[in-house]
Amino acid sequence: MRRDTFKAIADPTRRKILGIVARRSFNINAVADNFTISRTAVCKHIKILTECGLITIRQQGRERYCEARMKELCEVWDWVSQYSSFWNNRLDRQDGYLASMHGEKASKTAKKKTSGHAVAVTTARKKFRK
Amino acid sequence: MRRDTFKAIADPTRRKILGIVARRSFNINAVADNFTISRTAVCKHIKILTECGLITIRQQGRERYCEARMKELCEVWDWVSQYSSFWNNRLDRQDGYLASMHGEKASKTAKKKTSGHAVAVTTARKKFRK
DNA sequence: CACCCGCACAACCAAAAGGTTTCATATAAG
DNA sequence: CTTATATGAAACCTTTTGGTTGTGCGGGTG
Repeated sequence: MRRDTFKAIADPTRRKILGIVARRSFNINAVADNFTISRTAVCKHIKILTECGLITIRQQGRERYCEARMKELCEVWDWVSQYSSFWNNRLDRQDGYLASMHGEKASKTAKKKTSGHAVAVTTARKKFRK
Repeated sequence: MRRDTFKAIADPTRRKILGIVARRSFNINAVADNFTISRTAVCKHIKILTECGLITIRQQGRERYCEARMKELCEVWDWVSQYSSFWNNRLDRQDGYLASMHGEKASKTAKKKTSGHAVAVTTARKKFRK
């Protein structure tokens, strides 16, 4: 089952889980110790995170270690970065970005101009898509 | 009522609404025309977006115009950027992958290894930060 | 004035989300 | 072998979410 990454990080508990696991891997119980809700509930959250690729499970004996796959956050980063010009001091990049918003092929053209952020992200997204 | 921005952008319809309104403001009906769901449903989404500050309403006669406040996405960007190092220069706990994440050959190797994204974004962010 | 138009609000509904308790199973330890 | 541990899965419950239809109100317009 493929889950939506945006939905996955919508829940604060899951964001916290990611924060914990990002540093190093923990088994399920160790993760659950950080919360007041039941282990089963945490387990469900972890399952959701695995279903969108943000976490993978490595079995070791009877324990299962959660390993972060933060690269999956790229999708979110890409989307948010689209609008980064709205809170950063408006720089040159905005033009490049707006240009790349109109039409898909903008990325190719813009790539040579390589005006930075938005362009590279567009390119990246294409590679990223499976 | 203060809403969670992460929850707000979790819904694809709301992300689309933001995308529409980001370019220029539209009244409710104009926004709703982009969807197959009822105007009331769109209206609810817009309300949620206003409740977390992502949209503000400007009344003009009997029409209400939606204006984007993308700056509110900063919170999300900050959170995601926390982990940008995972797809930039550091490891993503992918054994065998992290070895290929260093230096010049990283780009070639990574591209072959289905990743590609990380490297491109690295470039993007470096330029972006400067 | 009479009449559309744009919109909000209320009532209602099905499905999904988030939680709990209970039980089953595989592995480690004694 | 027996017991403790780590975890998954099922059943169940409540709240939230995302949608609908119907009603009403104020603002323009003929």
